Amino acid sequence: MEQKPSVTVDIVLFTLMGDDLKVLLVKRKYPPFKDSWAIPGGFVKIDEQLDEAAIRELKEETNVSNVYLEQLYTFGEPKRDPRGRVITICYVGLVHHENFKLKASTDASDVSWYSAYSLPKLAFDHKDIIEFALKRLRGKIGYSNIVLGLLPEEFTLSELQRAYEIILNKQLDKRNFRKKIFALEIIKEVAGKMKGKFRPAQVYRFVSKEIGTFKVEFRPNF
Amino acid sequence: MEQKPSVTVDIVLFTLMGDDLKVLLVKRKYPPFKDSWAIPGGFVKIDEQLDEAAIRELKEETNVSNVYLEQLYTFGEPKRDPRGRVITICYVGLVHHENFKLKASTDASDVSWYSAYSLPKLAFDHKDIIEFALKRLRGKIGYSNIVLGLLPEEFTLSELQRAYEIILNKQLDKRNFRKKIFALEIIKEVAGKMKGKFRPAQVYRFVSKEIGTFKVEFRPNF
DNA sequence: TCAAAAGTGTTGTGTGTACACCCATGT
DNA sequence: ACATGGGTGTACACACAACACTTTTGA
Repeated sequence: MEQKPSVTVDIVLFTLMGDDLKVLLVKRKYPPFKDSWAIPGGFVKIDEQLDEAAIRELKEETNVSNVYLEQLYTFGEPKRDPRGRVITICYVGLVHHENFKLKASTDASDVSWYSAYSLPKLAFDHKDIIEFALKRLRGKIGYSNIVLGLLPEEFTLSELQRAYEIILNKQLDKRNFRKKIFALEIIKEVAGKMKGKFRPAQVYRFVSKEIGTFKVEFRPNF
Repeated sequence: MEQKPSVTVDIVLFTLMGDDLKVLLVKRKYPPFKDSWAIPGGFVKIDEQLDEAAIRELKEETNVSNVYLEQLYTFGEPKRDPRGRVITICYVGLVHHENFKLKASTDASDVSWYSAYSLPKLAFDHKDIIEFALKRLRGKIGYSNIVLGLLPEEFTLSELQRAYEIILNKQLDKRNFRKKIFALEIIKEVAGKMKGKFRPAQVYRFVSKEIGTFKVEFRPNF
């Protein structure tokens, strides 16, 4: 029997904070790449579903739970890990930055959110992986309600639009944005206004709590 | 050190034959699923790129080479293989059904093309994998020149349209189809006419030999 | 001359895009 | 009263969808 590769899962977890798209990184406590930042992940157990492994690793390494996850791509370059052959099945995750407190595990000396638009030096091929994940997110935003993973249950149209703008890194026209979103019928008004310093805004929710693709294409070129 | 899963690659290879979309299957010579049909694939070697493994397995098991391949998805259900934990990284492949001769390897008692629209009973979770692959193909046909993997270098517009129709399983309007294809500027006329029994047809080629996505969306609802 | 596939335009409908002003509130 | 973000409509250009007849060839 020939030798087997090791198999890991790694997770690119996005969230929105302020006007920025953030990625969750952990600081490695042990070699290789000791003290470098990396995306969270770890070995798949022998009897564990791949997505369960991703959920478990996220929880263990960073204390983050309750996340939308989807499989991204499998990276298997023979030399991507100096310790030997490691094939990694990568996931994209989305959360509304919220209730949980980040907490570094025993494997990590630190955990933190970093801007997806200005990343530190990263371990392994993790930079490529994050770029791949960002492409996926940008792609799917155009034909699915995937943003719901990044927003709270209730939100205003301006918040929704800001989410699109941050992810696409592009300004959108307010009137056209609203017209399209309504035409897609993916959100609905709920009673109540969001109060801020200025005029209160109508509150909305997604019609569905599940992430799925539209029947109708939506490519915002506003 | 905990026990490691095994890692395989499997390939869903499509081709067009007559008016049908075909998938390449091999008949298993050994248990588990002895005498069932399955998609070609096998174990990844310890120092081998994933896509090289896919190319190698295709060649070894079926004698098919010179194929467009892209990674599809990784299936890792702990019980998907009765022998133990096997994680499989699946690929979609496209070929123009052409020069090579199918040839069963030592592991397979037979190799054959089957209609993607009426498959036999398949080993493991291979039915799910093929359905997944077909969805990918249908999706990508709308925003990439991926059909070029299924066609010869030179072809007529009717052949191109038939390829779309077979994959989408839907009739398209000839005039609208031509208008859109020309607008996309992905094919160019070449000198020469294709002669058949009837009126000869203009011959075309793809502008690019590489598969890539359009700048412009193309969703044929003709 | 007939059978079969190749080739060709127009019109109505809907969607994308550009663009500017008034409204409601808290300070 | 003013600063700030919330909220609204219209016109033009372009893409999509529906639709039928003529042309070219081999047999």
